[in-house]
Amino acid sequence: MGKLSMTRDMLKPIAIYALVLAGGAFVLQWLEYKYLARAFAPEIYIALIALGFTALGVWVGHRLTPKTVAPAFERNLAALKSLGVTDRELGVLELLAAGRSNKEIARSLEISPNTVKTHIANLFAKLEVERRTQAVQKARELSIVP
Amino acid sequence: MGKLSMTRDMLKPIAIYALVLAGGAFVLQWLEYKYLARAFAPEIYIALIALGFTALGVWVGHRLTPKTVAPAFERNLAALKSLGVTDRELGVLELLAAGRSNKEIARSLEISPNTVKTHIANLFAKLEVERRTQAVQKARELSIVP
DNA sequence: GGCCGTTTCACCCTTTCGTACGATATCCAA
DNA sequence: TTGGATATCGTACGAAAGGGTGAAACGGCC
Repeated sequence: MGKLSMTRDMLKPIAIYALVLAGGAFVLQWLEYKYLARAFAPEIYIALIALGFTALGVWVGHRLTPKTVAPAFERNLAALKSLGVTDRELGVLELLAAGRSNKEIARSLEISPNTVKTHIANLFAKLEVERRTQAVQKARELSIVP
Repeated sequence: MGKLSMTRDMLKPIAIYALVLAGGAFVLQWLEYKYLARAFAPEIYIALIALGFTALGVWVGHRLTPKTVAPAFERNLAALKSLGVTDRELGVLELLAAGRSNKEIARSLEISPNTVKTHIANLFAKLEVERRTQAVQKARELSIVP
């Protein structure tokens, strides 16, 4: 359910829209009532008012809806499992995607650089790539890393 | 200006909402008219109708606004300029971000691998990085590449 | 003409990366 | 207890990548 979640910076435009609509409401109502009240039955007239302001509201609601949805990265655990990527390899992959060198990754994880190379080689095989830049790209596509 | 751009898959929900609102309009109008018409002046009554349906419209408009905005990558030309990244360097950067090797980039652009290395070295200096994975990361942050 | 930015290329050297082996240790389930 | 998955580390070698420097060619601009 897409709730109308209010944020502080939405209040100002809302107030502006509210004022515009309130003002417009009275003007339209008073002016058009004079001409339409006699031409249509009250039910028809009110229905027109309702539809008109509904349309206006749709537009306003559309404008108020934030365009940029929060990133909200969710790791694709299914992909990880189907590829057979282990926890340790995932840890290496994250540092890899962060632009770290093998030596830095080794220091971070407190393991030998040789072990890092082993993990990365296994990752390459599982991701079906042969370069670390490609590995990062593919991992991103698969939502394994942000 | 955020236009209410219509897409084919928005038409069905719109039709549903329209029917709901139209039906609700007549019911509400007929029922409440009986009770409120005598309690308030017509102007007040109509204003209430207008405000109520505006609120309803706002909610509908909010619901109709697509949550997931299209990717719509827009290159940050300002960043490119402020960093002094040239057109050629940008071309190299794109292939770099695609996971290509220097040799592949050279073939794609029909230039010498040495030239590619020069461009990449210049890119590293301008992006203030020292590894291609970091360059890709930074370029992405700056919206230079998707 | 002379200057500047851009693009191109070359050479040398060091470091990093990637690959291909093998090896050991642990843990857990069959 | 045997086997498989995982994690660890090693060696060795070739391939990329990266750093430093220099330079030629081109076009635009003053």
